[in-house]
Amino acid sequence: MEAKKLYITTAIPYVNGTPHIGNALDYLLADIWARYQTQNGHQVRYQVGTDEHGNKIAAKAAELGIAPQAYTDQQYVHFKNLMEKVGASSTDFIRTTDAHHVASVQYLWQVLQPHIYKDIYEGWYCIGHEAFFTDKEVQEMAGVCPDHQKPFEHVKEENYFLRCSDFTEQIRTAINDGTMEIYPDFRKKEFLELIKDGLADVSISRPRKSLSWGIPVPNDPDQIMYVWLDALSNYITVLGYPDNPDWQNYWPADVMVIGKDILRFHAGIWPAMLLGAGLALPKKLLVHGFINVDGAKISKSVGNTIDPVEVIDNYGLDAFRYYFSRHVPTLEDADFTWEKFENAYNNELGNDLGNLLSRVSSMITKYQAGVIGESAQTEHDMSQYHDSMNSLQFNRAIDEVWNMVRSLNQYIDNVKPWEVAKGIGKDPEAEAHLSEILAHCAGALLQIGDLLVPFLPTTATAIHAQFDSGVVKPLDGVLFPKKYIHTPDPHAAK
RNA sequence: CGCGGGGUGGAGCAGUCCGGUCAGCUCGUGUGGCUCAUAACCACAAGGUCGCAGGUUCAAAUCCUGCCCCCGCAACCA
Repeated sequence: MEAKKLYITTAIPYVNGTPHIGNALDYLLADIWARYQTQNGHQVRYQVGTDEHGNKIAAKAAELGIAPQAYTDQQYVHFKNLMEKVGASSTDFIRTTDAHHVASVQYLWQVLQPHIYKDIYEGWYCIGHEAFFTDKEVQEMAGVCPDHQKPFEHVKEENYFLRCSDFTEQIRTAINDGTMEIYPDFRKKEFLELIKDGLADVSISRPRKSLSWGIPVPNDPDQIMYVWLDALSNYITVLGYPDNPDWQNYWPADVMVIGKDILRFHAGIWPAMLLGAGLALPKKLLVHGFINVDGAKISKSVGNTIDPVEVIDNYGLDAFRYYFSRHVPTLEDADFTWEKFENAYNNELGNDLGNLLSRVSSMITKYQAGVIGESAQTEHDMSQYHDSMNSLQFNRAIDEVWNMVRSLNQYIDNVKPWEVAKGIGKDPEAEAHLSEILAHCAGALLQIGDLLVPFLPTTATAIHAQFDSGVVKPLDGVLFPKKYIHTPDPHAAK
């Protein structure tokens, strides 16, 4: 297969806050794809980063009595830690305060000049949202933002606007003909519906007096760029745009991973920016859903947040990756409960896979002094797995791996190696037969290990280490030991 | 009539495009088997008016009509 240069991106979180499970999901999905493509011999660039400009950052920094940059310097680390924690094999990390990014965005602005115009913006502004609201909305809320408990300010100011409306037709066509695919299909429909009256022009700057912490507009010292232009550009500036020509090897992105809440920006404003700058559109937008906890939306005020770090520290990295790749459907919303999580951990990882590895290792050790015999390699049909991976339905792909795990457990019970072992010494063919059976088991586990590389890298390595050399080492403990932190231990003494 | 998704055994889902081979899968529950293994694994069983009501058809979870309910978006708490 020809090695291709591929590029996958994740949304960059706003550093005003702590990382949450949704960020972790972004990194995980992108990572699964990146590892899968790398395994298939492609060269992958995988971008992550942090969004660090805006009034909320400035306000928070002022509250703490430090400079905005000092504040983001201490905040971005939390996100970087999370990426490492979930095992993200990212190749590029960007902060929107990076000098290169700042300069590149200013360059991009100039390229976009023909599609930028200045206009008066008049409306109601909420500092908490960093957004404008219509007269009607403000009336309904009686002039006070319910989320932030602050009155809306009436503002009349000069802003620069990006003429997204120039590109409505091109974008619609690209979405419809698959030049820029939106996965899943229902999100595509949702978005097309949203823009049926055309894309609205968007404000892309604000006067410095209203927005101090951001990238200055070139040639207009009084204006600062508004968040989206700054943040969205990261996907190309991180590649080196415009000065490092290598960016052209990786743009357009093959997959952009985003949450359903930001589809409109990534399918509307961002493509308009790209088209305006004469750049290609990304090939696919992978839109994932949200994670609910105990059936309810995650909310800090309700206090039902799930800390990905806690999950990983208690159960291990692969347990985390397993649950969020298999039990969280890639394209839809999902529910997390500790009970579901722990059941999946104990039953599926422990009993199905971990125990399978134990029983096979044990038999090879016990019956053959650890030596794995020769076996005709029977290739399991993997088309379902690969189809699912290619259509970005990772949960279905890993389901397929579990079908193999189950089949292998069934196989062992059918052929009963322990019975065959009893025949050694009596039946002249027993030894060869047993060797063949166990070699088949080891081979199947190795194959399972290969398929798990994108999902459970640690486990895949462990399986490989166990069988790869042809000699099984005595097991050093077990994979996925039982844990009963959130569910009752069924074997506990009464 | 704003837009979208969904309602299938106790739970979570597949199947719906192309009607029959469909009522399926995983978990849970029960019974049995086995002993290589993490009190695991394997087999079998119980359990469903496929949201409701009409219609089309020899035949509907699947197609048509109407209705009810849940969720999401619109409305950057992700």
